[in-house]
Amino acid sequence: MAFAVTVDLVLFTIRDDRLCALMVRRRSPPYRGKWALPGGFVEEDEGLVDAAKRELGEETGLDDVRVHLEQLATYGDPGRDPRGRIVSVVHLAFGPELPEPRAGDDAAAARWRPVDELLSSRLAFDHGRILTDGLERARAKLEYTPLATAFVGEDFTVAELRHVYEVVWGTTLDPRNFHRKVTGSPGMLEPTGGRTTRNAGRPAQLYRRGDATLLNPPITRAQASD
Amino acid sequence: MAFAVTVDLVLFTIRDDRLCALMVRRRSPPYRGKWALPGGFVEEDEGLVDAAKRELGEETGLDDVRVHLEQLATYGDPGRDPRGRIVSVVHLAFGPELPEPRAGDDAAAARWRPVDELLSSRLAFDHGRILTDGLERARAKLEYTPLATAFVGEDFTVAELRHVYEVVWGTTLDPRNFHRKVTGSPGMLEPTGGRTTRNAGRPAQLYRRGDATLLNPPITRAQASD
DNA sequence: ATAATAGTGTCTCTTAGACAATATTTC
DNA sequence: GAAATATTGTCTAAGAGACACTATTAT
Repeated sequence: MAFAVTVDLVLFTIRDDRLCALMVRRRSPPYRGKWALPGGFVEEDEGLVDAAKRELGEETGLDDVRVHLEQLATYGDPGRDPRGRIVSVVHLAFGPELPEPRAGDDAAAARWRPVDELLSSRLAFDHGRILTDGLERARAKLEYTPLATAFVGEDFTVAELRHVYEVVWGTTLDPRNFHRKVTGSPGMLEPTGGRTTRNAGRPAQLYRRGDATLLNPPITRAQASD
Repeated sequence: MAFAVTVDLVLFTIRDDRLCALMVRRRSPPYRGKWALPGGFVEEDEGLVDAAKRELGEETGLDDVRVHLEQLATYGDPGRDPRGRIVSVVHLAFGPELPEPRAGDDAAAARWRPVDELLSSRLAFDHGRILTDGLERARAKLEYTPLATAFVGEDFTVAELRHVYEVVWGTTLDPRNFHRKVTGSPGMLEPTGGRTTRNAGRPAQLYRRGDATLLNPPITRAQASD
């Protein structure tokens, strides 16, 4: 009745207009050569969230102020890892565009991989299922929380935020209706006063994340066209 | 790096117009005399869900066809149990009104306790926090899933279903608007054709749970008056 | 000027919530 | 009939989505 406990990480970011997850390539059996979620054993006297933060730091060099982190679920069926009984407390993390990770120390190459490609390939262990669960959680939370702000920089435009929704949901949103909804959702956005000219066209207002934790009214998903 | 893994249960039901949880009274230290969530160790070669079902059966004699069961979250900070490092995978369950449980074998008295009383008292371990998390999850899921049907019998009336919402949310709902919403939510209810006269007044139609897993449109919480 | 992007206004349709009215039972 | 509960209908206000229009920049 003694179990090994690990913390694995589903870490999402947006790169090149695609939703990507950080994955490591296994270089020893089982599942040698397959992609797996980053993770590791929880240490003695280490909390679960602390372990997740440590993993996050080891993989990306980022601390958790820039990255939203929450528990996803725990996977612990016997047989999910042929080496023994391993209970995995999986955490879900969202970050702005991050640099390509340095090749890991113990693990093999760590890389950002597009989620759609991952889901149509075979991953190590039960990580395909975990990734699916994480994706669904992310999609749902965009609707009723300001989670999308975790994918962009500290100061961002409404268009950048809309882009997050479009990429994660895989839909197209009307820029005008989206603008009205998102600026009308109290506590979601805080204008910084600044403007930007990152692209051509009229400069956009810059915003910061507001202090709301729940969106009311929500940004509904059915708005999709396409 | 070897951890003990338990499965604890937040089991909700409605008794006497109150939301109640099944609790056991500890009869040995630590937290002797305090109320705690029912639970136990996961066995070798036993899945997490299987362990939760086994616990449920041991405590209530019910199998899981009559009870909705889902994973809530995992609590595993060091120090949460003075006896050692214990990682607890907590499951959330909802059932119709159940008989008073037989006094447990190993544990002390098992009893249904009103949730509001529990939350204003000191529970064993971190179970107060866990109960709070479970309550919030239950309240949220009433909005967008047919979860309320798990609290009533197999055949039920709209009024019985409304009562579930009122008790769990602690609000009052307009019977007329509620009726329109719930019967208009596709896939939530299936008319059985039967009628009932459990109370005075005009007999009510009987329904069964439909096959929807997501409510669209949802039964919104802000409808509350009072 | 033209292209490009940002932001506002307007219209229609659906839904939420307040509340009136009707239906069907028990006592 | 009176009381109680079930069910339907009506009205108003708010939000969603379609889409025209104006604003401000680069080239």
